[in-house]
Amino acid sequence: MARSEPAVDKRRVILDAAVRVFARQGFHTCRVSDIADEAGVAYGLVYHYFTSKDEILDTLFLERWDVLLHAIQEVDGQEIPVREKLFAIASFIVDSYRHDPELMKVIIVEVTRAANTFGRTHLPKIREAYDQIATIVERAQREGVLRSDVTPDFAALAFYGAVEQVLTGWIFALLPTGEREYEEAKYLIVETICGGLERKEGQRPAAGRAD
Amino acid sequence: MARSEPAVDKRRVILDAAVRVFARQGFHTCRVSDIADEAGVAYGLVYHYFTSKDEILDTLFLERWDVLLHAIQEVDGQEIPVREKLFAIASFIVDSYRHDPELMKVIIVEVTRAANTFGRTHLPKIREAYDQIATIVERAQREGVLRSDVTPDFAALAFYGAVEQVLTGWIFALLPTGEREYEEAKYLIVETICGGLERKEGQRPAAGRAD
Amino acid sequence: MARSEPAVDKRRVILDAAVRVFARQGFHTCRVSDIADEAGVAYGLVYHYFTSKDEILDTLFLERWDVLLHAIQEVDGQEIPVREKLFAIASFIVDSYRHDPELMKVIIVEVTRAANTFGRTHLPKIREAYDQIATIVERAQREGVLRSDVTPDFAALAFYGAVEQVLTGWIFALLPTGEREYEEAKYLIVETICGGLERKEGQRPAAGRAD
Amino acid sequence: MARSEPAVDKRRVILDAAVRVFARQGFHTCRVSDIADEAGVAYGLVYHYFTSKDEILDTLFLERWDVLLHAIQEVDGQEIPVREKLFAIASFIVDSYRHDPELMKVIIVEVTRAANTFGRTHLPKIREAYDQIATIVERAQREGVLRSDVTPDFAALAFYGAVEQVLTGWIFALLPTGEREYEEAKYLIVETICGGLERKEGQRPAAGRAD
DNA sequence: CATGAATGAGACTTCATTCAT
DNA sequence: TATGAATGAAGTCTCATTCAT
Repeated sequence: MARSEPAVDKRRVILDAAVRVFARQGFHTCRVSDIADEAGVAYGLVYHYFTSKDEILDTLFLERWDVLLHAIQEVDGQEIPVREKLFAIASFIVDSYRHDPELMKVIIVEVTRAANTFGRTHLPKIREAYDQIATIVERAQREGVLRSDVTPDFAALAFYGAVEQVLTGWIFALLPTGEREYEEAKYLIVETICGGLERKEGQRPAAGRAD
Repeated sequence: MARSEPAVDKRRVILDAAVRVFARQGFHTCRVSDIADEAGVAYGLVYHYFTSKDEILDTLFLERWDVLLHAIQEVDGQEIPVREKLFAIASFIVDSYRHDPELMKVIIVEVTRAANTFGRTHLPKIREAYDQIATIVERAQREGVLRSDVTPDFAALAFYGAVEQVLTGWIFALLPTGEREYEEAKYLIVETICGGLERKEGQRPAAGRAD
Repeated sequence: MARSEPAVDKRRVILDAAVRVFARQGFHTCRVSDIADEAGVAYGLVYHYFTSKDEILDTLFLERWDVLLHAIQEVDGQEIPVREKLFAIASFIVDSYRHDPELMKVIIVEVTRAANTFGRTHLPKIREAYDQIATIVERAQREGVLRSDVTPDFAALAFYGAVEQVLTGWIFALLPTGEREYEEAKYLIVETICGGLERKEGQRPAAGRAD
Repeated sequence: MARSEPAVDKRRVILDAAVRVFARQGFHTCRVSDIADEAGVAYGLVYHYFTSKDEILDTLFLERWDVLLHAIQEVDGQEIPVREKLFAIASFIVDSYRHDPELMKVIIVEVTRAANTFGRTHLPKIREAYDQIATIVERAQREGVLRSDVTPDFAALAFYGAVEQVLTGWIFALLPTGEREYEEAKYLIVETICGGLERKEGQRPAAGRAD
């Protein structure tokens, strides 16, 4: 019987501890020793599994972002209307936050929005997501479903900007959180970006959504 | 003639130098001595005018953000359609970037997007802008011009998120810059947020804008 | 008529302010600007009258210490018993404290007891006082009034040590202060050093003093 | 054999080096790097064992002062005349100086006499010594051995003042040092404080002491 | 005399990373 | 793997002093 698998994967323990510490204290404010303490391992062991403090955050980001990229890709492969695609993407991100708000806080606050530090490092990776969304938009434009005077790149930026801003709002308590709010947000993001804020003729003044 | 005004306002010289240094190296990466060197003043003089490196960035942000808040307020006071109000606000921010991209880079990248450090500190001030925009949205909803199923807070977030993301795109060269692009962006932001990405019936497939 | 005498002697104003600031914050903790502020004069004026922060304290010490040296000298010139001489010296110091506790706090705490900084600088001057007291002791020993197995130097040190410790006790609230306590202290210092703590035969168990 | 104990206790090495550096240069004048250099360790190791430069001095003082307090306590527990108790205490302090003059210089000059800095911090601890001595005096007064018109607090202050002044005299070369002088001092301190400077009837003019 | 802006050396402390065991 | 002691570079802030007006 294999004895090679340790009872606990210390590397994983350290990564999970890092999420909590980064979320609580912020990447720059916390020390490597804080992570080791939180993980309950010796100082030096962190450097056994990771070459630097940066690499820990990089690892956390890449792990999660790849899941996101795959999710978008999978959504894009489906034969559904563009509105449903964008709804699925918004849903995935919102549900990620609902499921593990600490991890998403770290991804958003310490990487995605930290434009000048990790954001810069991972710009190509972040851009992949933009590009995938832009591709979705572009195809819908060619199909005549989306208007063509808004460039796909711009549309992707606006969509992602809205999603990121909403998550930031939750993280910093500018927006109320809760199951109802998460579901509402998915709908509102898509409605705003696809339908626009303006009331259309024939639209009911306070149109409810059809769940 | 009054001789009371000094030939050069060293405080201003330091602030302007700080903008260049922060934009070039980033707030955390630069040293106070870099600012002093760039300003051509002695190290200690920085601390004669400011109590800390943080206070320099705070000052730059507050100076500029107050101008923005006043601009939004002034826009809100005018008797024009909501779409024009949002266009005016987007224009103001885009023009701010066109006029002084280094300063706006610092405001956006080092403060607004630095969610966990300065962003947190200035959250109340940043929120004022959100709230003013939300108020504009709310009024338009009551007038029946904007749909009411998107909450004003959410709409403000989406609008500001789009603007911020576009500026970030320029700053990090994800989007092309230039006079034409700046003007285009103002239009696209408003079109996307107000009109929505979806092509409406009767809308030309690739509707140009009427300048 | 002479116009040479200014309405206020700024130099004196600065010195008096320095006493209050040194007493309140301590020499090392206070800044030159604190002294200027307390004196109500411009920063630079302090350096017009004094070459350094040190010189201010030096001046305060030397002014006061010379008064003490003259007082001891004058006491020594009188034809009175040694016990009365020491009582007069103790009285002079205690009364100095009563009259201007802030100044004496500065002299004692910042100079006399600051053995490694100003104390070292002014050791020769401080030693003059020891020597004068030693001379008084020596003469009394030759007259057979004081015992000769205690060297004059040692006796002077013990006497001055007791005085300094009592003042330190008042300054740091280890001993109660007040008119009664000041008078009592003069008596107790002399009684302890001259008479000794031991109860002598024929002495009443709780001998009061004859005022 | 246990290998758990390191060959050299670096913490101790740093403390011992600090004594030499503090004694040589003074606490305020020396830099942390001087201590590290003297100890032959890296700069940062000092901060591995101590949170600040202050804490090093605090540690040195408290280590030594606790030894003194225990010594006094032990002396007080013995069934010997008060004069012998005070002699034992003076002996302990004088022998401490003889054994490790650098350490005692640091304790006296940088802490005990630094009334406004460390002295203030450790006043409660210093006071414990005063109080223990005062207790010894008080008991002797009740037994009728010491006069009662000098309060125990005052007597303790005078005794400790004499001891401290003598050590200060040695430290600053106001008094000659040497084996003979150290022994002499123990005797003189007690003679002066207990017996008083005045020649008693029947006392030989230049009474030697019976060793 | 008077002002206060300008200078710049100096020192503490932090903490990521390395390494011997 | 695991430990945590050891390393040392880096940067902020202080403040006495100078100087131009």
